[in-house]
Amino acid sequence: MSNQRHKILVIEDNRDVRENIAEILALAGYEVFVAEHGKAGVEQAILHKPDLILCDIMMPELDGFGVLRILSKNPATSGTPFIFLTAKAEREDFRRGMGLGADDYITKPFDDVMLLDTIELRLKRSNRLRNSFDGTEHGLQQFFNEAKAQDNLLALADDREIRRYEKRDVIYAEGQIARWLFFVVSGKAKSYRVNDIGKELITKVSAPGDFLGMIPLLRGEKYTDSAMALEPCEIRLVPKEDFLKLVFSQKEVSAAMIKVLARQIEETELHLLHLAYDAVREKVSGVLAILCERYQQDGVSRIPLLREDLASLAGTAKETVIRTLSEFKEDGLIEIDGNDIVIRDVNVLRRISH
Amino acid sequence: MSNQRHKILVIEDNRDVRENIAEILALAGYEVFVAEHGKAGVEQAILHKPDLILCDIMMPELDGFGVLRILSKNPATSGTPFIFLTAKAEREDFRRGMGLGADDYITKPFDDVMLLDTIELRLKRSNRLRNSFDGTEHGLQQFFNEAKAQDNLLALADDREIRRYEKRDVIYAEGQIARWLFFVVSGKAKSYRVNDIGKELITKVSAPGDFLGMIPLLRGEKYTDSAMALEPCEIRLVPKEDFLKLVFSQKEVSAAMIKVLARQIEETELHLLHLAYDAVREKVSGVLAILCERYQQDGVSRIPLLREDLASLAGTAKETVIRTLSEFKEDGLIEIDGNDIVIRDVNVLRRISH
DNA sequence: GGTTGTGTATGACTTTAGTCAGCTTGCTCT
DNA sequence: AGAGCAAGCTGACTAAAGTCATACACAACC
Repeated sequence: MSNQRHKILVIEDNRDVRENIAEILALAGYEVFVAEHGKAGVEQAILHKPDLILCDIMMPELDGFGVLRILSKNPATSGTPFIFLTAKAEREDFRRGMGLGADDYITKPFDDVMLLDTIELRLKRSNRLRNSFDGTEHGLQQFFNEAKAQDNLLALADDREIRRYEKRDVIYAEGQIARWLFFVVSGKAKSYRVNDIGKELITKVSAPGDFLGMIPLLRGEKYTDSAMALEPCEIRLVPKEDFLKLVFSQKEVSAAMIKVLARQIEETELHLLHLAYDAVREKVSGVLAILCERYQQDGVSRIPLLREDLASLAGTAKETVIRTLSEFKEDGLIEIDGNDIVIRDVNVLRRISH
Repeated sequence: MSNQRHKILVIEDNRDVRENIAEILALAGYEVFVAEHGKAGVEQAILHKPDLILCDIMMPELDGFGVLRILSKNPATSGTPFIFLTAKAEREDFRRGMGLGADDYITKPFDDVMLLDTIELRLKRSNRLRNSFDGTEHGLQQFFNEAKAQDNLLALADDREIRRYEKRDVIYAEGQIARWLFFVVSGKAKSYRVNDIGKELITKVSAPGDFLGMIPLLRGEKYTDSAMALEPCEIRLVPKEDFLKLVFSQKEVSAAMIKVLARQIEETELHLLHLAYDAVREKVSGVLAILCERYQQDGVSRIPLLREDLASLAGTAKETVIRTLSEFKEDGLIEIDGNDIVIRDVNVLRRISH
């Protein structure tokens, strides 16, 4: 029985908090390891291969983010559920600013029940995950054509944990290590890159049904771009391992993925051409034409994006976008209702941008 | 024996020429079909599924390029060797302007021996091709890791027909149907896209060891970009079918391909960011830094590109590039020898472009 | 009901890079 | 040798878009 007990590692610099947690967990039947700072935590994690890690964010020497990053890189520990401990005041900041690199977070002070519930939930999820493979792998064998492969990819997102993001919440950020594939259930999100002087270029606006953060998973590296919710979003998290296993072990899925990527390369190159030589009028109309489809509803498109975001999409200054929009309004191409842009006829815009 | 005879279709509007060819081929033991214009040619090709097609370029109604395009789209005829008949005067133009969509071309007037030699060569090649799979497919089974998959991809180019291109020759052009994968043996080539007002953006400079024209093959469509030799090039032609079969039938190769594509997407997106917000100075230095690697030799890089091409790489006007180069020269970052740009220290350039 | 904050709009000015035209250099071809 | 041509370079001018400052609209909040 004793070797079936779950092992939990607690990394926390405050002695009282650390011992308190350790005590609770021990009473609840877990095997507990403790570390009083990040470095020790990493060592312990590698040594004991715990089933779950609780980790404070604010610590001297190596903070929680650093620990997560190091452990994510190590194949032996990258799949371990990771829960952040955060002071109440930090929480808001942390959610907004960093995206959730971890599986969950617990706000200090916490009560015992909440702590145990959260841990149990994560352990259960992680278990289900590990088992899900042996089950599905057989099921996959039946798919032999491409259409099915696509379905397969979509089915990957079924029945996963849903996480909710508020407007402007970070979904993932440049530099973080990729641990999940994100599937947009509702709402819209932007993927963007930031250059040295802080200017932002949006490379994609994702709508329900789209996947986010695929490339870094395929490359097995850190994110080189970031993603943020443009409006309240529901997003399913597919663990990296599930995605990779599906993509690389199934011939048909690999083939489908190759086509998806090839298509994306082509689109991105076309984007390059437009960014390089189009005048602002063309860039802005091109952006509107693309957004038009994504925001279509009952034959009318109502685009509620900030001018700032439009500018990042077009690769121009905010004021320039605003001026161009004013022109379009005067020409009767668009209407502006409140701050939203309303498009009645896309084709004229398409003609401008070619 | 009679059903082993090779079937050849001759499409040629000039009656004398047509009958002359038909006679020669019949004497040589081929089964000959004729068509007096493009449309009839397409019908005959679909009807008789010839082993090889000879086709005039200049014809009323549907010209040779049109016939090739239509037949390339049809899976039943897309693999058929296709030889153009061209008048002597046309030849130069044709090579330079169109790239070689066809397998070969014969210049009129031609002598019988040359005609028969060319046909035999093509039939032999096409045969070898069709057989090569059953042979290699077994051989492929032994490869089970990624490194080998990469080798596998490279091995694909071994022992293929080499075609030589002169400086500024078109390798493939936008709108043509993809029939080959190109592998650069020696020399350098550019891939580029042209916008509506004729401005050119170079997306890649390929050096020996690189493949060209992968994406349209994977997508199974027409080229959406073009490729041109920057200097005399030797390029191996890998038939589409061989490439696709390797990529899609071998799990390990698919996996390698996915990684290659994912990497390319990332690079292209980074390119986007630079094109969007960098000042010319940064763009030009970035371009030089990249070219520097490609043109390295004995620790010194000597870039013999036209200013026009540099401009297309950076996405700016030619004069602007020239001015920026003059600045760099004054600052001692580069030297200009003849028309070539000589780079001693790349790092300074890298620092400018970040 | 005023204060604060966020986002949009517009005006005045500056910077940047594109355009056009002309000049120079070196090479090829007769 | 000199005509013709392609490619590089330079100067003057122009157009385009970015920057900065400010005003305005509207919602949230005490």
